Amino acid sequence: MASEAGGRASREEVARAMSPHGGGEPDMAAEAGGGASREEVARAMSHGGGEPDMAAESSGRVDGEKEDEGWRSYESVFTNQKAGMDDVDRDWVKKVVYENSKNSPHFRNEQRKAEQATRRIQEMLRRKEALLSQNQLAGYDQSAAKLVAELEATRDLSHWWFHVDMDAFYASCHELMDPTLAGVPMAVGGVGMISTANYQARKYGVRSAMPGFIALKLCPDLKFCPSDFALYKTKASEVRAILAQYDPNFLAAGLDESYLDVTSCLEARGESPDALARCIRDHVRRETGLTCSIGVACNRMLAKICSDLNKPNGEFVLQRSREAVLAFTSSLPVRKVPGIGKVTERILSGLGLNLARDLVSRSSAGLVVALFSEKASGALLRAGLGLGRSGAPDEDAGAGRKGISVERTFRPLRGKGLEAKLAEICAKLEDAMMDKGLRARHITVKMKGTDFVVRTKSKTLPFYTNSAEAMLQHATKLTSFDSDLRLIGVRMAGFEGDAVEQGQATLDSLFLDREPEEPAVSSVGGGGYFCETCKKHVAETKAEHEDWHLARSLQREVWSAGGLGASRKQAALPSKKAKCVGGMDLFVTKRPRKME
DNA sequence: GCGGATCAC
DNA sequence: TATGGTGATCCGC
Ligand SMILES: Nc1ccn([C@H]2C[C@H](O)[C@@H](COP(=O)(O)OP(=O)(O)OP(=O)(O)O)O2)c(=O)n1
Ligand SMILES: [Mg+2]
Ligand SMILES: [Mg+2]
Repeated sequence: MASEAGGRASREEVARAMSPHGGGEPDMAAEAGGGASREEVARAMSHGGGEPDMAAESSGRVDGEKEDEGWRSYESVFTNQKAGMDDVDRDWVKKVVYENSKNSPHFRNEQRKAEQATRRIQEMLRRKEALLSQNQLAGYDQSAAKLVAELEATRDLSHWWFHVDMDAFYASCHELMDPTLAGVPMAVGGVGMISTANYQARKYGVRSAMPGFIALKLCPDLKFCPSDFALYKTKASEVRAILAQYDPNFLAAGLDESYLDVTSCLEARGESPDALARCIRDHVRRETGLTCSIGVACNRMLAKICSDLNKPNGEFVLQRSREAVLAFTSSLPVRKVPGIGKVTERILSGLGLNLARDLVSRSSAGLVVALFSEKASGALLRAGLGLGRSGAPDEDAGAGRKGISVERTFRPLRGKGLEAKLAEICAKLEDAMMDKGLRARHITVKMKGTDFVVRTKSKTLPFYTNSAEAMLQHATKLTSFDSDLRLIGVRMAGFEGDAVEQGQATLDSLFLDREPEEPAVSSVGGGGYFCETCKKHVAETKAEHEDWHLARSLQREVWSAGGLGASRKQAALPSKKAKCVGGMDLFVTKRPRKME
């Protein structure tokens, strides 16, 4: 996606049932031939030839021919629940995706990863059995009970949080520019990859991160819009300007979603959360022409889950009581919890934990604590209790970006051709880093082979840099040029002035090497000088060169004052302090923990 | 400090 | 024919 820095999110939805508030207007969804018919199945799946390839049901198989049932077990990311997918024939989608993927290197790599996850799950189950057979779970049950009690004591029901998430954001932006698009199934991206799709296209199973050529099999009439980030950024700031009126300290998490603490706003207006959510949605739609959905709850995690329940153009209010929250997690599939993805869902499922509330049940909380790392189990228990961040975002944490990277996919290359790609990438990275006034010393090269296997190679430099030359020199040493790659990328992290380095700053400055000086290239006359930001010798005079830096910055965005030399530039507050912090928690990675 | 894996948009 | 780009975190070693 775009520059906006970290944020979490996930869509997915819980049983749409319980919702007290439905989407507003009748809206889209109405006409536009819903879904695809059975007969289209064969067409979508037949490669080239005109074989009948009859639908699965047809029992009259010809002689020894065996039906390929592989699709049943192919759980691609495209078949899980997602806003706009209720009426989709999931088995049909699964089958079409499978049939159009199965012989590709990409597919084989997915299979490899899935098998790896399976091994991990089995290892976990093995450890569970070991614990059971040795009757060691009792101790964990006890410590889990204590942990749960401690967590429960932190429950904070005093805030009202809104999570505002734009509907089919990129696609809606294009529909705004060309209203004729609004009536037809449309996706943003191209035959290679789709960023998102409007809700008409979603009826066919078309969705984010799906290759366009597969989407075309699902929906032959699908129209594509090439992406236009400038457009999305413009619309995003329009939306944020509105949201800031309801909470000047709102948190932006990516271009299309924000968290608002409206506790005091509600107080001041003497309004109900329902009414305010409605008001904000109307306001956004009136001024931008875009629809959004809002989730309302006492903390950010729950609000985020709720914003998906009545998408598109809807809202969901989770009442602010312990009972309501626990009832909610009791029917909440773990997959809906932000941070629990495909793999973690499989792991939990293997343990018989399917609903969030299961994670804290008397019978399994101990298991969670026993099998997962301290961080992971803490996060899982919190999810089960419906606890999340509800206070002001940490001033300190997530204060800024921690890395910056550029990567590109291309027709498989090696040798000289690959060297050229690497050079291009380093040039782009230099651009981006100079724009932001960043220099860093951890360099990582990312390589993806034609088999889609990803490898990274990294090292720490003895100096900070953002010069394309320096980065290229070291990236080259980290890269394998002797086999075909389909992607290469470079990431820089460990920024000058970052926390890790704060206390050490003076010491570092004494011990860190200087980047090897440039051979003082001729340059014209006498005018050149050594620019600290570029970390290289430039031909212009100092004044000229600094002007150039200035112009360069202004061209792209407005920066706050004080940007002398290499100091880190600050975005000139879009609305207030829209810090793009990932408000969630530290979920992710739940690996087997060392016993004891 | 490094490399792999997972997750989110 | 054909499966993206950016950023973050966590864990084991
Ligand atoms: N794998 C992804 C997921 C999303 N996006 C982009 C396109 C989306 O428009 C935008 C916002 O992501 P959402 O998950 O909020 O999805 P949408 O806004 O498109 O749809 P929804 O109505 O489900 O929120 O981010 C992307 O480029 N790649
Ligand atoms: Mg959205
Ligand atoms: Mg979103």
